[in-house]
Amino acid sequence: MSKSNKNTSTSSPSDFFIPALKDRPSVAVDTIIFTVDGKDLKVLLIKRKIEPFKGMWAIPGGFVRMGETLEQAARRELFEETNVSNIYLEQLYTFGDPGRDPRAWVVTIAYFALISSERLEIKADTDAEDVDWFSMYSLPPLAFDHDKILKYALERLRNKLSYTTIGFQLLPKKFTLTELQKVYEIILNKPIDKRNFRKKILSENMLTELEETKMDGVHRPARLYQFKEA
Amino acid sequence: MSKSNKNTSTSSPSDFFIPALKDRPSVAVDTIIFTVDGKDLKVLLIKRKIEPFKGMWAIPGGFVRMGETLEQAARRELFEETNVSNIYLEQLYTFGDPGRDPRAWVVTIAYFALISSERLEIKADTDAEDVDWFSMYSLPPLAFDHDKILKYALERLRNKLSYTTIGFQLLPKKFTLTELQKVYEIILNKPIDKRNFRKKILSENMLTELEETKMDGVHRPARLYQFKEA
DNA sequence: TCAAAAGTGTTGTGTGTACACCCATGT
DNA sequence: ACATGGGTGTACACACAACACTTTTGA
Repeated sequence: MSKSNKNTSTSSPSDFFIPALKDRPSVAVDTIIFTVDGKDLKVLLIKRKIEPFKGMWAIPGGFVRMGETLEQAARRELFEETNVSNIYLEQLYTFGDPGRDPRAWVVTIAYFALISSERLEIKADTDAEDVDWFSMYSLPPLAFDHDKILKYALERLRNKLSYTTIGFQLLPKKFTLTELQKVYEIILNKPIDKRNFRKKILSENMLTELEETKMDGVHRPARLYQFKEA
Repeated sequence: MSKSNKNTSTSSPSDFFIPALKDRPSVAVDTIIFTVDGKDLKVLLIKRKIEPFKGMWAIPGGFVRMGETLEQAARRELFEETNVSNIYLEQLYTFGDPGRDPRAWVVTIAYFALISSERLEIKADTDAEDVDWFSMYSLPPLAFDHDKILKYALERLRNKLSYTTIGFQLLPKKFTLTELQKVYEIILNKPIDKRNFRKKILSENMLTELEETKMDGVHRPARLYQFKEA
């Protein structure tokens, strides 16, 4: 084993010559925007006003413009939808099957974003009929292959939750351990033992315990925590 | 929180109108082809015969053709390089920064493939000066952003090794536990305890113990195993 | 004093890690 | 009989899971 027996490799036309303009796909980014609103994991969708899939709901997205990176394109779209910048964003997967968009050949790089509902509420209003939040656990009929994309995004979110600290991205700067636990329970869709959860989270040493507490009912106030930077 | 205050979303031009032909990137797939040859983790690279980066080594790849899926394009390129089909292949990440290819705007979906050196040796010959295997631990200067891509691929390979069964993809159908252990050691680049490794692998119940043994030296023959299907 | 959520420890079980010797073979 | 790699078990540390009661507050 040391060399290939095909010299079609670098010398193949596909490697040398950039495809003719007419043979190029359009390249889009779609961003799955997740938030947790206290009881539910929600995703932002947009109602399509034109064919194909007119009237169905779709993941927000748009075409990448010349001169921008894929992530910049995703952040631009994200800002257009939510008016919020500086959001957790990560590339998910690229979908490019021919025929996934009946109009044309479109390759979509899917990203997913996590945003705290607190940051959203400031900006949200009601003048757009065509944009709404849906529970991940009861989705409307979706355009294109967007059901597949959302399913994949949820899977990735659940996996990452268990071995990273992205959960904090869905909460305000200061939060209680119960709030954090609820985020985990909502995303994983199962109850978690309170003592074990606290033990584990605190043992990771990722949180700063604050002096402040939060009082939101007729009961003992809850200690506030903050995510440790760097 | 319930609706966005921007209606630039679906009604924005970027969502409705497919970009003009001249504003579309070319879309390529690059495939990192890994193999383990007994002592080393190797990757297949191609020497560039033209500018840019003439004379430097690059990950094999090519442009996606109309009508094929991204994975089909990757498998086609893979077959052109190795003459082998039916290989483990998984999408890695998409790289699309403007300027990563100085000629033009090229968005590349990177895949990575695992192939057993046994399958390769059958096909390999020496007539192509421009294709060769390199140790991941001593790479030549690479074209484009290919060093970044390879680094990312190695990271992914190492992670996947610990929570999936992809290691078997790098071995022949029948293999000894020592051979499997060497694959792990080479990829993770650290020694592994023999007894612990065997205990763990066998406890996963993924292997069928065969009656056959393998004799390749002046010592006790090694039992052969096979990966359990489905 | 009551309701409601915050907060707190111990025990068992399973998993990862460290470590050393005998076995089967060909020469 | 010896050199070479194949093959095996036990003890400790640590992580995860199950489980119930006391504390603080406002009404």
